[in-house]
Amino acid sequence: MSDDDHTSPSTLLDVAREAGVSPSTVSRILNGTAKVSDDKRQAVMAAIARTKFAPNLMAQGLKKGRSQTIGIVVQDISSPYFDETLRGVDDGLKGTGYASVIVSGHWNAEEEADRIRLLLARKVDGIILLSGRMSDETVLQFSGQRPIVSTGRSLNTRSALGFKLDNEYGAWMAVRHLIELGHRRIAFVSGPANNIDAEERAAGYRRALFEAGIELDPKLMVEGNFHENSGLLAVSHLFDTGQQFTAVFAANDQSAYGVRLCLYRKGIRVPDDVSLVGFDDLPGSSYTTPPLTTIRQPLYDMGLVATNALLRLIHGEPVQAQVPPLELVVRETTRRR
Amino acid sequence: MSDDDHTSPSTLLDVAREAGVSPSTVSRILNGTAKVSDDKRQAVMAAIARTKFAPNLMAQGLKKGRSQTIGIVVQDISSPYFDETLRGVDDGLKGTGYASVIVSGHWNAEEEADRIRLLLARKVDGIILLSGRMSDETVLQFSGQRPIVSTGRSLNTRSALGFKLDNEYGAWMAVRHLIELGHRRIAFVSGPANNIDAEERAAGYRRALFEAGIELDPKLMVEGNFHENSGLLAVSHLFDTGQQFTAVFAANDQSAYGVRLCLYRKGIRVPDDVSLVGFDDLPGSSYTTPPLTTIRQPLYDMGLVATNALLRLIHGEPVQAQVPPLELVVRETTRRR
DNA sequence: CTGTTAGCGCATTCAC
DNA sequence: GTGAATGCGCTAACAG
Repeated sequence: MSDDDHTSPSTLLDVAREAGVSPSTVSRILNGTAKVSDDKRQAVMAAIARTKFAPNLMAQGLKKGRSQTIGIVVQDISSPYFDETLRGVDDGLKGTGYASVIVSGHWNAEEEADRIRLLLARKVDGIILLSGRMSDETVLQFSGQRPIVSTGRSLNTRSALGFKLDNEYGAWMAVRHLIELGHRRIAFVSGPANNIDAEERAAGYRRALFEAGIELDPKLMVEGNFHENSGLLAVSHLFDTGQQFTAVFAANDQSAYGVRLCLYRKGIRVPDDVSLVGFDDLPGSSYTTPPLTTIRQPLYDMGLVATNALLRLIHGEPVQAQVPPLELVVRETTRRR
Repeated sequence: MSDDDHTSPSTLLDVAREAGVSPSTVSRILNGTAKVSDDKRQAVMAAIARTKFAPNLMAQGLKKGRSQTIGIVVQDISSPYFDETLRGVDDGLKGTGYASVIVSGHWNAEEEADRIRLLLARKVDGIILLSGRMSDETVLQFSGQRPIVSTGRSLNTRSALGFKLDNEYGAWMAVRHLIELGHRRIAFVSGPANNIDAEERAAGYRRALFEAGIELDPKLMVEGNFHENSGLLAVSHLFDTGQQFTAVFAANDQSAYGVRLCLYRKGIRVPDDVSLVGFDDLPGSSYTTPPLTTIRQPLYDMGLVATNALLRLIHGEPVQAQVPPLELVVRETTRRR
C-alpha cells in the first residue's frame, strides 16, 4: 500500500541498463536525434515507463547550455496590471516545454539590473522585461548575453525587441471623449514623475485640451503615483483648494478607483455630477460601481506576443511584434454634461 | 564605446587561471567551505571582478542536486487572491538565493499533478501548493521526492506541511455580523460545488442562521463559482424568482463584486437597501464603492509563512506554521436594518 | 591551507 | 544503427 519510493530518481543510465542498450541509444530515442531499431525502441520505452524515468533538466541544461527556462521581470507581482500580462505569457509558454521564473524589479532601475543578472546566472534562455525604468542601452547590453523582449520600448535588433503602445494617443482619446460629452473643466490625476508612460499620457491630455481650444489650468493637474490612494488624495486636494471640475481623467485605472472612492465620500455622484475615465482597463474595471470608462490596453496580448517573439528570438528566427492598439471603452462613468 | 562582449561567460576555471590558483580554491572562497590565505583570496576576488564571473547555477545544481529554486503551484495566475499570496512568497524568498518558478493548476487535479511532476523534473528544492483540488494522499506521495507545504490542508509530516484557516468560522462571523445588524432574510452566493473551502463557508452560513433560530430558506442559497460574473447572475436569479432579502453574503470578494454590480443595476442601494459581506479581503476591496465589509484572510502572511516553512523543511529543520486567524473587517456595505 | 582527481546526468562526437 | 568515450561547470573527497 504505502509506496515508499525513497529511491533516488532513475537516470538515463538506469534506463539503458534496464533496457539492455547503451545510454546513447536512450538519449537518441528521447531526442529523436537518430534512427533506432524498433525493438530497441520498444525496450527503451518500456524501461522508461518501468523506472518512471524523467530527464534531469539541470543535467540537460548544463550539457546544452540551455535551461528551457525564460526569465520574466515584472515591477510588482500582485499588481493586476502585470498579472494580466503574465497570463498572456503563461499561455504563450503552454506546451513549449519552457517554464518561467518571475522576478520583480519594483520600479527600480538598479534592482531590475540585479534581477536580470540573477536570471542570467541561472542561464535563462531569454528574458521578458515588462515596463521598468532601465535605460534602453542597458537592455541592449544585456541582450548580448540572452535575447530580450520588452514592453514599453522601441527596440529592434537581432537579439532585442521592444514594442510600445501609443500612450499619448490613448490619453488623447480619453480626454477627447470627455470633451465631446461637453466637459471643459477636466481634472487630471497624473502618474509619477520620471515615468515615461505617465509623461506621454500627460502630453495626450494637454494636446486634447489644446486642440479643443480649452485653456490648460495647471491647478487641475495633480500628481499621482498610479496607486489607488494617490487618486483619492489627488481629488481630495482638488476639493481642498476649491477647484471646479465636471470630469476627471486618471492616468491609470488604479488611481481612478481612488478617485471614485473620494467622490463617493464627498457624496458626488458618478457620472451624474462628475464623469471619470481611467486608463488600462484592468479586469476589475468592468465591475466597479459604476463600471469604469477607460482606455483599454491589450495586456493579455502583450504578454502573449512578447512570449512568442522571445521564443522566435531564442530560435534565431526573425520577429515582428504586433499588438492590438489602445481603444476607448465607454462604460458607465461618463455622461453628457 | 560598444561593448561587444560576445565572449562566452567566464567559468570558475577561467577565474582560477586568471588568479593563478586551483579551481577548488576559487570554489572554496565562493562557498566559504574552508579557510583560504588572504593573498590568494585577494587575487581571486580581483580575478572574479575582472572576468565578471558569475557561477553557473545549472552546473552547481547538477553537482549538488539542488537547484536553488522552489516551485509554486497556483490555480490561476492573475487572480488577486493568489497574487497577494505570491507577494508574501516573494518577500519570503528575498535574500535567500532561491528563485521560484510559478505554474498554474487551473483548479484541476490532474493538471496540478502534471505541473508538479514538471517541477520535480526541474529539480526544484521544494514546492508550495496554494489551494488546489489534489487529494492529500497525492500530496503526501509527492512529498517523498521534495518537501511540500500547502495552504488549505492539514498536514504535518517530516516533508509535508499544510495549514488551513477556519472557513466555517469565517463565514459564521460574516453572517453573525449581519444577524446582529437585524437582518433575517440573508441570501448566500456560494462557491463552486466540490470545493472544500466553499463547502465550509456554506456550513458557517447555516450554523449562524441555525444558532439565531432563523429557518434556512434554500431559495436564498444560490451557487456561484467564486468569479465576479457568478455573483451578478446569482442575485439576478434571486430577483427573477421573486425572493425577498435584506442582505447577501458572498462566499468570496470577487463574487461580492458581481453582487454589487447587479444591485447597482437594479437601482438598489448598498448598504441602505441591502447589506453585503464578502470573504477574502482582496486588496481591491477597500476601494469598491462603497468599501466592502468582508472576512479578512491573511493572504500575504500565508505566502510568507509557507515560504519560511518550506525553507526550513528543505534544510531539515522542524517547522510549525502559524498564521493570523480570519477576522471580520467592517467597512461600509453593511448597516443596521 | 591547497592542488589533484573524480564524478553529478546527459548529449554528442567518434568509431565500428 | 549503435556503443564507447568525452566534457558541459562545478564541488567534494582525497592527498599532500
